[in-house]
Amino acid sequence: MASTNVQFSVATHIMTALGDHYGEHCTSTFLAESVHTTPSFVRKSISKLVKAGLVIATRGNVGYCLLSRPPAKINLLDIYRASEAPATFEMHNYPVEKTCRTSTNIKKIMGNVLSKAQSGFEEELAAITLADLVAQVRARSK
Amino acid sequence: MASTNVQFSVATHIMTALGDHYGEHCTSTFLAESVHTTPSFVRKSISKLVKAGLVIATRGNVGYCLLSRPPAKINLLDIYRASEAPATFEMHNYPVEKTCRTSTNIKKIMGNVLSKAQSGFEEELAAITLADLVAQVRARSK
DNA sequence: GCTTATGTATATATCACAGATACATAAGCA
DNA sequence: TGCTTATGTATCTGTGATATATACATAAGC
Repeated sequence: MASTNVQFSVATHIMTALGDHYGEHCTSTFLAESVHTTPSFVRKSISKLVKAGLVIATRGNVGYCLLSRPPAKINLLDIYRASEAPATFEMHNYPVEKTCRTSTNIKKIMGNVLSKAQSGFEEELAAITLADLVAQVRARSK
Repeated sequence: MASTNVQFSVATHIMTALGDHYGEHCTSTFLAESVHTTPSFVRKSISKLVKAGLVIATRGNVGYCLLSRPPAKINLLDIYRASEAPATFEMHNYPVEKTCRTSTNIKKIMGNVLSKAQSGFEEELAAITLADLVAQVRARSK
C-alpha cells in the first residue's frame, strides 16, 4: 500500500479514537492497535499532532496521549494541516517553451487554479468537527 | 519527479494550448514542445482527452488535434475527470480492530468526509472554464 | 507503397511512501 | 541510583506508482 498517502486518514483515525476516549489516558500502543499498523508509524503521526498542538503527550514510565482541547473545538482542517499531507495536486515542473505563450504563462495560472481548488477542499474539512466524527462512531456502535 | 501526479496539470496545459489555437490544427509534437516533455507522454494524455470527448484527433499523414467544442463550453472539472488523476486522498486500508468502536466505524465515516471534501474541490474546478484560462494566457502575454 | 501522423504496449529508472529496526530521551518508581 | 516502560526520532529497506524511453502497430494522405 505504499505510495498512496494515508497520513490524513491515519491522523483522523487517531484523533477520533482520542476523542472517543476524551479525558482518559491513551498509549501509543493502544492507538496502534486501533489503527492496526506498526507503533512506529503511529508514533510518527502522533508526533506531528503534538507539534501542531492538537495532542499532548507525556513521556516516561506512564506516558500517554490526550487531546489538548475538547473534540468540538477541533475541526478536520486542523488535523489535515497537522498531518502534513502533500498538496492534492502539483503543477508540472517542465521547462518553459518561450515561443509558446501557453507554456510561458500556464504555471502561474494553474497555480491559482490549484490553490482555489485546494481552498474548496479545505472549506469542507473546516466545517466538520472531531466531535461530529466521535458522535457518528458512537451512533454506529449502538 | 516521479510519484507526484502531474496528469491534471499536463492535461490542462494541453487543453489551454489547444484553446489558444482554437480553430487551428495542432500536432502532438507541437503540444509536446509546449509542455516540454516527451511526445509519448503527451500522446498518452491526449488519448484520455479524446476518450472523454473533449478532443478530436485524426490520424494519418496529416493527423492533428483540436477541441471538440469551444473553450467556453469546457470547464476544468471536465479536464480533471478526463485526466483520470487519482483521488485526492485515500482511506487507509488496515484491518479492523473489532474491540475498538473507532476502528470498526472509521472507514465508512471517513469515506463520507473524503467524498465531501472531494466535492468541494470539484465545485471550484467546475466554476472555471477553459476560456477563462485562455483569456488569462492572452492577457499575460501582452 | 511510402511517408508521417496518432495510438499503444512494454520495459526501465526514480522517488515517495509504509514498514522495520535500533537507539535516544524521559519520567515514575523501587 | 538504576530499572522499567513509555514517547521521540534517525536510518535503512522493500514496494508500488509514476514519468520516461523505446519500439512497433495503426491510419490516412499522397
